Amino acid sequence: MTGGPRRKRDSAATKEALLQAASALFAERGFSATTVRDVATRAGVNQALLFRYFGSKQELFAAVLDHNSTELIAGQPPEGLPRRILDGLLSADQLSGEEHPIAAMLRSYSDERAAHVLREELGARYTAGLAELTDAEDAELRADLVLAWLFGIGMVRSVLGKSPLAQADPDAVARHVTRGISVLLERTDLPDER
Amino acid sequence: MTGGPRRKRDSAATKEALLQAASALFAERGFSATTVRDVATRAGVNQALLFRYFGSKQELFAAVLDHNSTELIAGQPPEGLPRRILDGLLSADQLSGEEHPIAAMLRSYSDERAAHVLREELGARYTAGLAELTDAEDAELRADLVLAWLFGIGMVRSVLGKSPLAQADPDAVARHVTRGISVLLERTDLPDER
DNA sequence: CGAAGGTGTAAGCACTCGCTTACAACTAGT
DNA sequence: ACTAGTTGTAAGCGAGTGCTTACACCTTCG
Repeated sequence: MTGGPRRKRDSAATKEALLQAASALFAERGFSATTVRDVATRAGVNQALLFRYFGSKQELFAAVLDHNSTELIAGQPPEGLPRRILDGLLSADQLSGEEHPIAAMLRSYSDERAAHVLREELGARYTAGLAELTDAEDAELRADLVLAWLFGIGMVRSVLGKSPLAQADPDAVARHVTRGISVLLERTDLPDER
Repeated sequence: MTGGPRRKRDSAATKEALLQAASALFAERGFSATTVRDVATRAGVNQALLFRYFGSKQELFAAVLDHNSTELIAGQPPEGLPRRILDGLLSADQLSGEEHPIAAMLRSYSDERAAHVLREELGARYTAGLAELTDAEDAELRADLVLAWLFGIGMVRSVLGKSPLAQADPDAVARHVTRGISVLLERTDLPDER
């Protein structure tokens, strides 16, 4: 998996390898089921280095979330955000290997240390992005409800693997969800104004 | 907390005490963060008895889910099910103590042993109940999407505790969700039939 | 009564966890 | 070449995990 013969005395590369390994493992198993020994082994690195560079397992998790959500959100138009999350969630599961970055959140939120990191990350990035999609007064609440739905779908489909949702055609799911979201984001707080 | 002076040699009462303690702790902390020692201590019982009566931690979890979902679903009309779940989720959090039975699922699903128990329990009971609320062809898929939304809300609000959803007025949330659900359950697979 | 079996308890086994420590190996500056 | 500082490693600490075992207690029935 690693190209070179053996990495030697390159702190930047070591840090990056740890970050990559941690990202994959947190997405596959979640925060608490991932051990620092696993991460270090997957990165081909001694586990003591993990603590040298990241301080603790929790800080490593925060670094992974920050890295990944920057990739998914920053520099992309917010209109496509729900669809981008949904597509990732609907395609990444089932078949092997690659896990959506959001899977790391879905599998980790029930650990209090991970949840603390998540609250900040989600509020600052995802809710803020989704709230731009409506001009209703309670935009942020609606954004949270959208986020909750997407997360719930990821939870039931990708993590729990429950049928029929887990086996359903991605297009069919996307059609239902897109319709639901647009209804949810429609302005209703001013009942009749026209 | 326990009324009597000391329970003595009553296997049925011991089993019930373990079930109650486990139900509360699984809801508060989830499957993997709950230890068998905690359960036994809370029940006022030696932990070896837990294994005598339930065999393993996983079987204890299954027994708790079965016990609780019977209470929530059986003998109740399915029309009220989404609302009943939602109300529980929206009221139980925040203030102290009492946790919704569903919280045990929300906090446990990312553990593979718990997930296995959950898939069966959810499919057989919750999805089946919700699917009765629509006559669309893909009733069960829609039911799963409703379930996913309710679970997502519970996850973001009650477990994660993320604002603004966690602090939002229950009625406001219920209004949004009820509207979304009814749209989601409307028949759309036959585009124009009237 | 006295054996039998259900019920409760203390102790501990074998293992894993996050994290630390003591030390070796390498590189860079002078 | 010699020192100083950075990078890497092996070993292990202390705490906690699910689960088991050996044994004491109490009740019941022949």
